[in-house]
Amino acid sequence: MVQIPKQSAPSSPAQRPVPTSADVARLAGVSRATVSYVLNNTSAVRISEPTRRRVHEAAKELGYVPHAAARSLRAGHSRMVLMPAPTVPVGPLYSQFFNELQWALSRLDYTVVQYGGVGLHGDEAARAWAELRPVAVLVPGSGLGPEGLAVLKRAGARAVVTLGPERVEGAHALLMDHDRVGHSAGAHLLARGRRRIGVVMPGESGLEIFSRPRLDGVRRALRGSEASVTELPLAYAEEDAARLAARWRTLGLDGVFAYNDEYAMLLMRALQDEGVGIPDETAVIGADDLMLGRLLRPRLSTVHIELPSGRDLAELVDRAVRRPGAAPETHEVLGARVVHRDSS
Amino acid sequence: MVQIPKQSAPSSPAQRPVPTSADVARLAGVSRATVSYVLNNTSAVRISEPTRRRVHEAAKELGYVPHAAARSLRAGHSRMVLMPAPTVPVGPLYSQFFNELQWALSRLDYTVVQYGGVGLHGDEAARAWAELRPVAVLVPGSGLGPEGLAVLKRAGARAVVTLGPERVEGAHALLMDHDRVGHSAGAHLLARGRRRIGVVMPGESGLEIFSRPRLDGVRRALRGSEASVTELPLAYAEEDAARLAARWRTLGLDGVFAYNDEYAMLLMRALQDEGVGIPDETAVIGADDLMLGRLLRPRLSTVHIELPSGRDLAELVDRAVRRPGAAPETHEVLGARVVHRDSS
DNA sequence: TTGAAAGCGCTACCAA
DNA sequence: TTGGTAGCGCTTTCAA
Repeated sequence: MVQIPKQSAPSSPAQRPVPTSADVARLAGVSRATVSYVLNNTSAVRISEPTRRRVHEAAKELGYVPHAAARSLRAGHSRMVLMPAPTVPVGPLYSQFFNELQWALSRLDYTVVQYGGVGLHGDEAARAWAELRPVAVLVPGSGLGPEGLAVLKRAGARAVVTLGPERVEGAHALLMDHDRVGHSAGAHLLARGRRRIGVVMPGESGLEIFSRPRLDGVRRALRGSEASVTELPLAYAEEDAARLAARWRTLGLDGVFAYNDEYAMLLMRALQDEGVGIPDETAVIGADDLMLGRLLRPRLSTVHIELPSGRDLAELVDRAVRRPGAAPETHEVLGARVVHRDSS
Repeated sequence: MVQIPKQSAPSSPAQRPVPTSADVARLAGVSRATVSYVLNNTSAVRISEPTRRRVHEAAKELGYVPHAAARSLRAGHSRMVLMPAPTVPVGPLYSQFFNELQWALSRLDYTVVQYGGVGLHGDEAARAWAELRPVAVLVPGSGLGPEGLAVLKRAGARAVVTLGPERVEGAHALLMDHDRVGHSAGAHLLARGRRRIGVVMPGESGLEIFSRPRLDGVRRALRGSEASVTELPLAYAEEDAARLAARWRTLGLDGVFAYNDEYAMLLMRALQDEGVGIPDETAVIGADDLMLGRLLRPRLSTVHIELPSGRDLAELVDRAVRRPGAAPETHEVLGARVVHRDSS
């Protein structure tokens, strides 16, 4: 790591206090009320053009910026949509989804804020979020329990939406059941005539939320067939992959769902180094449909995942905020379809 | 995209108002002051144990959560550290850095918030941030100008830190000059005996902040030598890479710096499909030292990039907050070193 | 067309 | 040990 050395310096004179609307009023020679009317373009009241100009000029001269906290305190509500920041590196899929969401919510005049909550868990996290009195909270994963939801609602959140595997009673839910991903992969391998199927389980913590349901999905796809499932713990490291590959033939697997494309790449490389034929000896399929899969040889089969559109989620949020009493909506939003290439 | 259908439902009875400290006081049979003392563990004042218990019970019963905006309004300052959310998908390097930073700041009792600012630019963005009255603002990239800085300072931000290629007068700066990355790559290729060197310039917008300085770095490394530089515009798409590879031999390049490992993988694949020998005919080097580079054949040479530690940045922030008048610190924090593998 | 003033929820000073 | 209360910056009702 690059070091940032400690450094000291003489302190400069105390900074000027932050200008308030009262300062603007004083400078413009009007009342604070008038300032508010002018700066907010209040339509219920007519302010003369010269006065408007004076106010605007005063505001600009002072560099006045309204105080969001004071405003929302007075208003009794905010337009803040809060979302916990992801703590695991997130792929291009999610990035795009989030950007879209954020853009759409901005258009609806909401302010989107990601709350950095490393170290906060469960209800503790919900309390921290509630302190900010967001008008809506979007919770990915499965970190929200009934108690957390209650806290948020009591704190005035008019819309709480979970994005994850299960719904919470009373909250809106965008169900993203990764079971489907595993199911697609499993069904595909089965259809390709594979019967002894491995499923990679990432060793990295935080991924169980995805890997567990994906495994279940594979199991579900194979139910009623004579095919079997073998769990394959695998850390995202070359040596671990090599170790797994070394004992590959003893496992006797003819197909493997590698959790996602990145793990698939790791595993494929190790298998190829070991001389295991892909797809003849073992078929490999990943998930996420990343570019890298297309660049591998053999080209990697994968499960393409569709997230909901950010615009749709933004509209759901807006609807819920406007009709807070409405019954929670639940939507299955995770699409999964196999992209068959050469590795399976 | 998966559609979320519109949906309607009858609205339920109006929700109870959000409980305030006055409600807690009423229920506990004490004053609001006492509630505040108890819930904040104010050490300057002793509250009897029975009273404490009554207050805590009342708070729990009502599900009371303090109102952060009211608190910081009263206090005259917040503990919020604001950072614009990245709009481009961000790699594991940055994710780790951010997590570390966030964790370290939490330990120092700051609240870290990422502000979703798609669509906001320059001073407009600075104004939006200023409305939240953050105690510190961390700005990656080069989006902050002198005017934006002034706005933030006037709004009471006690620390403004830029993380990018250049400093802004009056703000702390963590200089991350990607020139160094290009310089390392260029020097390496030169040392390997390459003289006609290509530099991939990603077609994706938003990446110029990195690609331009990296290119300059290569140029700088080659200055004084007889080596030449050729810019290679390349979109992150197979076809575009194939197109580039098809005319590769007419370019007569014997070395290429591929911007980063992902573009390197894309280009290498296209070159190999075209029958171009790597590294004999053309040496390839990427950047970022991603896992995928180790999985390629030949293994990808790369420039390993070191970001500052999140802990150090957190300490810089804390220092600056505590001594707001101190002279801005500037640190060169981007480390770059070549990891030589088989592709160069 | 403009101003005076109340009050959002909270904390901290001063008094009891 | 506890309570009364002023006031943070803002909007909005009511009066002038």
